[in-house]
Amino acid sequence: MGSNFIHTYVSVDCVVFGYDLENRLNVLLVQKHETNPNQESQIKLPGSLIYSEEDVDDAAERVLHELTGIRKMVLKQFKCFADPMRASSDRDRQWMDSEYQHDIDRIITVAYLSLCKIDHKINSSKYSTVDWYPVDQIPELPFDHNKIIKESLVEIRKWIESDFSIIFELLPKKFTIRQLYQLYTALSEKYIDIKNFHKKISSFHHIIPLEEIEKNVSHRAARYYKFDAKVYKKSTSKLI
Amino acid sequence: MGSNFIHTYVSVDCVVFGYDLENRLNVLLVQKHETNPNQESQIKLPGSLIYSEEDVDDAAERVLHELTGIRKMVLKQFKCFADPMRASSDRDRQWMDSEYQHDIDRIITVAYLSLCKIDHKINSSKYSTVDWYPVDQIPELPFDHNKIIKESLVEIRKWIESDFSIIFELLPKKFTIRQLYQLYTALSEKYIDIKNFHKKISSFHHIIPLEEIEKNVSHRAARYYKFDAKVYKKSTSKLI
DNA sequence: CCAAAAGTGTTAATAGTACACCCATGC
DNA sequence: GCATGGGTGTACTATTAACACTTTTGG
Repeated sequence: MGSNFIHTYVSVDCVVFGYDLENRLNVLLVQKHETNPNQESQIKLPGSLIYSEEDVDDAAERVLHELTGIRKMVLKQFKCFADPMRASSDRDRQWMDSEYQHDIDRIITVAYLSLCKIDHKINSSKYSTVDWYPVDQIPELPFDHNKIIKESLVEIRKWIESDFSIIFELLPKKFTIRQLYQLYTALSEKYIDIKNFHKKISSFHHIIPLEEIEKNVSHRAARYYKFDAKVYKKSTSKLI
Repeated sequence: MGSNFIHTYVSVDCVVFGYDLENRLNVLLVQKHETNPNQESQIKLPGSLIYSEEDVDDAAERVLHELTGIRKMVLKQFKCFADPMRASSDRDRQWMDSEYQHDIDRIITVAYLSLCKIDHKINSSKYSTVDWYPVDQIPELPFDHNKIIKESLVEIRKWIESDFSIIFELLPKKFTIRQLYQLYTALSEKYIDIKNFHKKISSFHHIIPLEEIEKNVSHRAARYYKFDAKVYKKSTSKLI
């Protein structure tokens, strides 16, 4: 018995979101340093097979570190993708053969979600090219990576709904209430009046007004605010 | 290269919840028909390795059907468990050797959550023994099954928070408002006054009063209600 | 009659919504 | 001055919370 059971490789793939100045969600996609010159360079999600003594969470952390140079990024496992046909195209099969140099019948992947301030310096030790792509301009990707990104969008909305404070991982350290508002409305289905949003935000003790205000804007300059995670953790206030 | 990467087996495990008359959450645990008489029979979560042409979702559906005889149970993938030490005890290793008759270095499992009316007939084609265990009386289980159950409790709470209607999968077809109330308060952190709960529930068009009422109770008999999924889907009402 | 829970009604507090109005800045 | 957005105030509405009161049933 057992021959029907699958002996497979397991990978992790990370969907890292950033939020740009044009009010769009972006995803980090990579191209590898090519060790094999015959291998076609391909844009894809950052990921890796897991090592034999490695947990999937650790593998995802490793991938993120190799990708950005940053330690301690927020991270959330969201789904295992295991469709037997997920790597069935000729191109995907060729890529696997050349990447791992022996026959792989099937790879199952565990997808992770992560968030990154888009102005943070990216310092990859593994990838030659790492770029932000707006979610509505993602090219065709190998395997089921397009599907993974699609489902990750649903997931990030749920995440923000259940823990509003992670939204600040996407914003610069200092931000205006309008920036927070636009990100929030982009990620949440429900409409909220910006004036009421303003009032609500300023009632929170963990969103702290700074002295600094905007410059060179053709309207009244907005104040910058910062998020204080310590005060937030102490407060029991339901957020938005 | 590639030798550091793990070539592993992948399984699914299902945590099936039921809700008993004593107001407790229960979990379905199983013992196998023993093909190998030397093998020790062990109480554990229902699960299976996945087949080579099978998606994990399909494997979980198969496990549930082999477990209960029921088709179309609600089902939710919630986490991949891949700690390298999850099957490191001697007993677990022996079980794997005897169950699969060849060396398995590691198994990664994808855990699923499911719900079942506790009075539903269980008709297992695979397991000799299938029993409900109250969640506070779960014995010591092999692998990381105790951990999986622990995390599934957090998950079922989130699930009900995000989609209240799945609570009716746990209740009998006809139920009193008190039953619904007790299940809801058992699963949700927040306290709610039972009288206000009553009022709220009776304002919903998808929770329909029946003619039938309780019998032989030493107080005013409560009316039975039923849940109408069709009306619920049409309504846009936010639930609780 | 009493205890226990069903079920309804009343009211106060809180939170959410709509929008008016003034402020500051660049062009 | 005007367009644009910042920021505050006010009034209205809906939801939630607290709890009194009546009803029904078994013992």
